[in-house]
Amino acid sequence: MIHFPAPEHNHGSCIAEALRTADTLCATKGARLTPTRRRVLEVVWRGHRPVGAYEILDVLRAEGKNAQPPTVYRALEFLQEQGLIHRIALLNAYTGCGKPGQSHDGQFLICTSCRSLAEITDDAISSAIAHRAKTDGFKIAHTTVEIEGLCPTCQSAPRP
Amino acid sequence: MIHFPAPEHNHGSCIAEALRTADTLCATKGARLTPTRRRVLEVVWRGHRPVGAYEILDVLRAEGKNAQPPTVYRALEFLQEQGLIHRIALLNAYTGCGKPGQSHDGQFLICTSCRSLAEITDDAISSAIAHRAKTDGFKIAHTTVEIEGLCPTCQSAPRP
DNA sequence: CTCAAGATGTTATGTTATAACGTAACCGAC
DNA sequence: GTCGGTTACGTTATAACATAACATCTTGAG
Repeated sequence: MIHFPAPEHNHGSCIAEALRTADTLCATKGARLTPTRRRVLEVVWRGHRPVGAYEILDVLRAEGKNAQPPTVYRALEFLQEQGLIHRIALLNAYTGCGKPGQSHDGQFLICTSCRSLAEITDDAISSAIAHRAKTDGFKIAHTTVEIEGLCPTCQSAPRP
Repeated sequence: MIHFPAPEHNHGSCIAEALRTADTLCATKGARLTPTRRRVLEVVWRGHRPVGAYEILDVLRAEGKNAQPPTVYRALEFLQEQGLIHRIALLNAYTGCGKPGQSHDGQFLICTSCRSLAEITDDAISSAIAHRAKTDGFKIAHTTVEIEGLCPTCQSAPRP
């Protein structure tokens, strides 16, 4: 199973598909994917690496939007509520959700060398966490699993 | 196994023990647990809830130390290197390590109601993560597992 | 004692996120 | 169509978290 996409993959279609899915999903739920929100989602999907809020802000401003931080944070909040993006706590950054539609917590592999990121969905991890919480009488609302290290590519071609 | 300590437990002895352990550990390694570093560790251990860097700063200043942010962050960095504290990414806050000495990644249960925190060490979770990383050819450097929800106490006595 | 490494002081600034309040757009009820 | 509530957005300001850069002091090995 490939998690870290090849550098040369057709990313345009990734973005297009993500946006199409988002349109459908929001239409179904009656949520309003406004132009600003849609544009923010598009920027988040620009690459397979997390994007900071102020980076998004810069993009909007470069387009003459005169946006302020709350503009971006509100859009990000909406997109998270809709399950379209995830926040990466370790990086204070945001990334497109690979499996939107079903509300779920993300699990992430973060390469500290090339800064790329892969979302995984591992049932063994999830159920180990669920089991432990149950044992302790803890009622889970949300889980954060973020794994830092070296992706396969960076292990074989280490940086100088 | 009790993870969330009872409110009335003798916390003074928790702190005392943590400091004693830290003294021993640093002495063994030849690391210098200077007065500032030791004081910061003490403040981190004040309660079973994570403490923010600027909260620590306020405490130092209240003692007439005229400290600046770097003072605190340097101490926190040192304490993390020695495995005496953990950083909670979700909260941008710090907590005393329950099992100092052996370098390890923390796993945390965070109560969103009373803001208390419990460190756990669950081998099933760890090995599920290790297994998955191996499958994907990912070399782990560090893992973050932070579980938000309601602790047993807050489930039975919910806030108004 | 001296020097080099390590620790701390100090100033300034960078980065991430939210509070608070006003305005505009949307949309169903009438 | 227009009223009125809800939702989204604009705007200003500031809170909260973190580090860069350089000066000074402390400490301990030789």
